[in-house]
Amino acid sequence: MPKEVISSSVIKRLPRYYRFLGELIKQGVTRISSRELSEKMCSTASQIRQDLNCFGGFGQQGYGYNVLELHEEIGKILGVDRNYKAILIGAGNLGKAIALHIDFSKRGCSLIGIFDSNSSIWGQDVAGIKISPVSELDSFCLSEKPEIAVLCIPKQNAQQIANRLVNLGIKAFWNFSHYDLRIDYKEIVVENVHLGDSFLTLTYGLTTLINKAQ
Amino acid sequence: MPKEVISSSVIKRLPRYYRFLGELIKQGVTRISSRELSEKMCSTASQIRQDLNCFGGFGQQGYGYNVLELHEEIGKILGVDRNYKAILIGAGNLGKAIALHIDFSKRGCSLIGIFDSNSSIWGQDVAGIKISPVSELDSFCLSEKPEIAVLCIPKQNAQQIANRLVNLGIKAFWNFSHYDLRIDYKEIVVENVHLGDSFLTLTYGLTTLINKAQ
DNA sequence: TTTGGCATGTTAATTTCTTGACAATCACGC
DNA sequence: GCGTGATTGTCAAGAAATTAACATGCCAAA
Repeated sequence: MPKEVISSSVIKRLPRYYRFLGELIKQGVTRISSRELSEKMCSTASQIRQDLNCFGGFGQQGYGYNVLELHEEIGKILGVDRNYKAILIGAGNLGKAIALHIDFSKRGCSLIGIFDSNSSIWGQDVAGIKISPVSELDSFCLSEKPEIAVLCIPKQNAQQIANRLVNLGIKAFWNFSHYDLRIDYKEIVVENVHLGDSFLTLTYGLTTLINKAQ
Repeated sequence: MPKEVISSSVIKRLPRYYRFLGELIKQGVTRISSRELSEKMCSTASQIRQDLNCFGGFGQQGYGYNVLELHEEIGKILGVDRNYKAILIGAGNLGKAIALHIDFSKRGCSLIGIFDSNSSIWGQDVAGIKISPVSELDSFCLSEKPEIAVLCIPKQNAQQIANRLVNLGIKAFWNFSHYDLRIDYKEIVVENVHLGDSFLTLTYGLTTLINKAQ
């Protein structure tokens, strides 16, 4: 019985299920129970069953879950069977690393364009794509119609570029600029990634650890 | 009245408070109420007060919070006044980008060593540091005693390198390898960063958006 | 084909997190 | 100085998320 609204707690766990199931397939595992999976993932069987049942009954009583089938079902939920088109803005160190490091094709997406304002890197090849000037964004988007933009630009420019991209039809932002994007339109998805914040949660943990030890 | 145990929900919000307060300082703002801050952060005043009071009463009734003072207090909690030493393992695209992109010094940390197993890049300079062979890890750690390791290595090697680093005195892992580290020791902190998972939550949102529109 | 046991789906209980409310207290203007 | 208005710290209520419990139904073995 699929739910109407899925909580963000559940959604944030889905990619991890997907990842672990992918590993299990590689290992040749064909079936798994919620209890077994929970042990591998340091989770609880109850939570796994609860999470999956938000989307439908993928398991069978007395048997468990078919790994291959469940992997595919979660993939569909996440959209890896789609063929989205993404562009990347800002081909500095981080932008290049993202372009080279993330396997977009495994995640239902093709990276089809890379843009930067720095003329000295125009024409450079990154992940098989030539870096283009930002001035070409408009014509490119109008002809290619990408849905996703990856922002790897300084925070000062982020909001302005984002607004421009919304007008060019971008529906989803993967935002690495050190700035929390504010999109007023409801039909736009934003995922802010703050690596600096992540590092600070680590130093918090380390600091607490050291304080406790003393 | 500081709490004994801080929930992870609160901890994950701290770096964001720290970031926004830093921006306010730049803008010359000297005082702010929980209500004003909540509006800027798309949060609630109640949550901000509740969060801060886990660590102590930093505000004043009828006045609000002193921005400079609060920023510094949260900084102390996060450990940015410490002087941790970090090493980075794996100087591929992502490793280099992290080394160049993250301002460790602003976060209570110095990056003091970069290691890779690929001999063709040994000696290369990244962020003012020469890439060293992984074989030198042991002697380096024994003499320099870094506390933090940034892992940007393939998942096959992650667990093995991590175990080795634990024995060399590493207390905290910032892990970018596509693998959830399992550290058995209690006194080790791990922050797993899964960029691929983050991207999939974005495509989930986009997919849901498109499904709804139809 | 039948039976026993196992694992799901689902509901209920518990715990955790968030939001609301308000008394206590401080700043600031007069 | 004094009183008013503002804002905190804190407690209580409400909402959400997690965990536990269990009846139902399916697999697999005999």
